[in-house]
Amino acid sequence: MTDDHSARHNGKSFAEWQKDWEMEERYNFRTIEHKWQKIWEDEKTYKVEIDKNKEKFYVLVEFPYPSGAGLHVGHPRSYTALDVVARKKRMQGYNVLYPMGFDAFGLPAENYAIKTGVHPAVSTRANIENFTRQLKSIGFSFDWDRAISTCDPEYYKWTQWMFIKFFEKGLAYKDKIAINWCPSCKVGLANEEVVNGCCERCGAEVVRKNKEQWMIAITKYADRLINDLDGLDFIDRVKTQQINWIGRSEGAELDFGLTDAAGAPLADKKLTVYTTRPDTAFGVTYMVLAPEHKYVSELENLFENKEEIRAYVEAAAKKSELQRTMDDSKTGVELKGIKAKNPYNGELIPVFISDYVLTGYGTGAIMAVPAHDQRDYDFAKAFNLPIVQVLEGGDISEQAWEEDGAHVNSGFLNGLNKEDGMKAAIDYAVENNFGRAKVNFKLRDWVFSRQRYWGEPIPMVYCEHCGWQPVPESELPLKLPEVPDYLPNDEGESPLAKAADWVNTTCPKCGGKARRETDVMPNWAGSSWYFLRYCDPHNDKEFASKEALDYWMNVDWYNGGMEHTTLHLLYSRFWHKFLYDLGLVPTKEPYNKRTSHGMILASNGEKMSKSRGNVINPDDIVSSYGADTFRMYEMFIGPFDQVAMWSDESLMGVYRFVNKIYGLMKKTAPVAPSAADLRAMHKCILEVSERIDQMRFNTAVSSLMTYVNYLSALAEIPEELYLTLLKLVSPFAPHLAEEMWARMGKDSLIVTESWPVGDPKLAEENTVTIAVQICGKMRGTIEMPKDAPQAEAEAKALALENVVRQLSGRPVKKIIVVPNRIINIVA
RNA sequence: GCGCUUGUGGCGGAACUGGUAGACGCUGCAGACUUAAAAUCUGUUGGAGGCAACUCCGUGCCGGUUCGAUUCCGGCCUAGCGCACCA
Repeated sequence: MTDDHSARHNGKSFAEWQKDWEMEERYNFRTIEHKWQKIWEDEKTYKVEIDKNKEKFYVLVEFPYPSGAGLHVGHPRSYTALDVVARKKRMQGYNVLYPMGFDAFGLPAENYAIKTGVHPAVSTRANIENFTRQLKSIGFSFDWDRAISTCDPEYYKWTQWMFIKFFEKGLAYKDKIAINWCPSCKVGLANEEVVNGCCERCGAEVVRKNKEQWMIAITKYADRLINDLDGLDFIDRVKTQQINWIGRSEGAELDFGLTDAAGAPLADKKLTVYTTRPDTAFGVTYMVLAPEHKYVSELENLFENKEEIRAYVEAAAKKSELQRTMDDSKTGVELKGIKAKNPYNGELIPVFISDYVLTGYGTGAIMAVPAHDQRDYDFAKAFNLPIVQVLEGGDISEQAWEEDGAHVNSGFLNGLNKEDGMKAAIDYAVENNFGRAKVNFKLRDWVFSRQRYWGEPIPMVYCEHCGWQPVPESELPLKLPEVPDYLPNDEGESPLAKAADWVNTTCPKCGGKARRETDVMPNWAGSSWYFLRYCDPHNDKEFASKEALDYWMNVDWYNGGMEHTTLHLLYSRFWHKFLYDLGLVPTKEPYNKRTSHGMILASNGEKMSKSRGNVINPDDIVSSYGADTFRMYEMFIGPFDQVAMWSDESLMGVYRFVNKIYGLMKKTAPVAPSAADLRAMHKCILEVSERIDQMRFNTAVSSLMTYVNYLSALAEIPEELYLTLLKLVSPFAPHLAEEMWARMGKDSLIVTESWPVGDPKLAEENTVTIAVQICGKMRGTIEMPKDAPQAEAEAKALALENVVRQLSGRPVKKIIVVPNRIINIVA
């Protein structure tokens, strides 16, 4: 803290300021904003420490990827909104943690390096500096001492440490799975790097390729990720989107025996399928395997049409993801030489392969019930297979009947409804030892390997003798090595494979020759636990101390984009639960409340993008109108959770409003407020407080405008009214509020002042305007003292000239009264 | 196809648990100040009719519940986002 507080008001008295007014035509936001940003920085105004005497409040916004383009106007929308929340909470006496950092690993820096040769660490550092400068220029109340960056070895040391925990607990494993492969870039792509089935970078169509990948078993947590949403204050669409994404379904696994063409059973060969409708098993007329199913190669010797099958499998593998999902016509090949035996009715049915069956879901094989599944129906029609109706309803000659109906043609299930049929079918399967109830999820395990450079090295070593071994904790962080270039090689190996000195190492277990893993982690890794690091960012012994976690966790309010709902938000909830299971964090969920902001579009409703040339740079707005106007406008632009369109005209309106607040000071005077003055003030306090809590920032600003309009109309503004205005404005326009607070002769910082408390009694009007309706149609209004006797109000309403004319002698049937609001005469 | 969200003046948007639709801001129009313009200030601004008092219409469309519906219910339509052959 500086000792000379008078520096804040430049040593001038209030009277001197008022005299100087004529000199200052217009509010000089540049000087004012620089001045206060420097004071906040010098005094570390927003630095927080654990203080057990105060209740904590942890406000979090998603940290940005520091791109070369800098901030766009979308970022500050949520940063400002939560800054408003943080500032208000601080003034309400909470110990507020509002941190910021950088999600700094990622593709753009690496692509930039491939193009220019500039090391990603260098360009990233420059970008972080630029972002920091921009964020500071907008006046956010972040505790900059806690800033972190995921690409900092001191940070990713712990990301790697946690990966090893996943490995130790058996949740990180290596598996050969089909990944998205760009044949032109010769690189594996993450799902999020595939746009409409094409490579995001070069536009080539993406194909599937089997590759060994590190996987993390998020599916083990699927049930808990759904169930634990229950107690959380997340906006509904986030909850439903996560639930749909996890995609829990209940059904059964059924084993179908396999036979050769003559019907002789193949020993030990069972075809297991997953179905949500085991009760329709009497309608099964054929089976389908995914082309990648293990039996396709395992049983090859039995097939009579080997060539045809091989050709189909190859074609399916070559098919792009795009072709495979877009093309809903059904193709396939029968596996001639084998049959399946339906365990419910003993029928022998043909077995096909087709790419409409997915390898990653269920068992990669289905029992086809063409009468009651449209996809099976289409396939049956294409291959001329029988269609047996087992549920009543619909017209099977036209299309599949996918609704419910009583069971028919179904042996012991006949006549049962869906619920009873399901139970009977599963019971029968269990008794006869060919099936079991089974819950399935759409959620897949998390593909955790990227054949890239700019990410956290996966801290694993492969030894011929000992298999995969984690790097010892004492060797963490395992730092990224220098490489000659950042391009992946022809086998699709990560650029790290080129750093031979780094790759060749010794086995931590046996000391023999070993090779390091050369894939790196996805950029979702570092962001999965960053909110924990903010609690204790400089700790070099632990990722965060127990004391810090106990005090600061959970995040009380977390805001971020809807696009992260099924990625970052889900991953981080999972990651946190894993740490909870290890006893490393105190809570089973990380975030108490989750909200989401809408995007900001260009004024014509288009997305802002470099190629369209319609991007608005916050720097320009800040330098032309000031940070306070920019912040206030971003809050006023529209409902926070919905898309909004940028408008220069509306920005001007807010600029005028901010100037008005500045200009009002010269009308302040040491006079006592009237009852009407207090009413306006308390109304504003109540509205602004409530609307900030409810995330309705646009109407909070409206309330401030209404109050300012009231003050403008006064000849003299009682000081109390203006000082209260400054406090209410301070979360939105902190620089101006501090400046005017100082000019009003205050030595304190307004951020350390207490938030005003509204008194509903004082905010109440003492006369009310009551609408008078006849049969619900407005016919006039009457002025009454608040809570006047009902009879008086009714009499006055009935006496209204227009009411008498409209009624024209009709008898009044009844009168409905809503006290202080409405008198509705039913005639 | 499935899930979610949205639809209100010339524009962005208000309206609490069903109770005076259009707060607040922008734009437009008229006026004040100015030699003039900018800036600022004042008034006005959903549509139609009327000198006026007032009246009629009006919250995507059709219907329903209600004394009363932007709000609740049923059925459609539009736009946006997400997922997508999930058995």
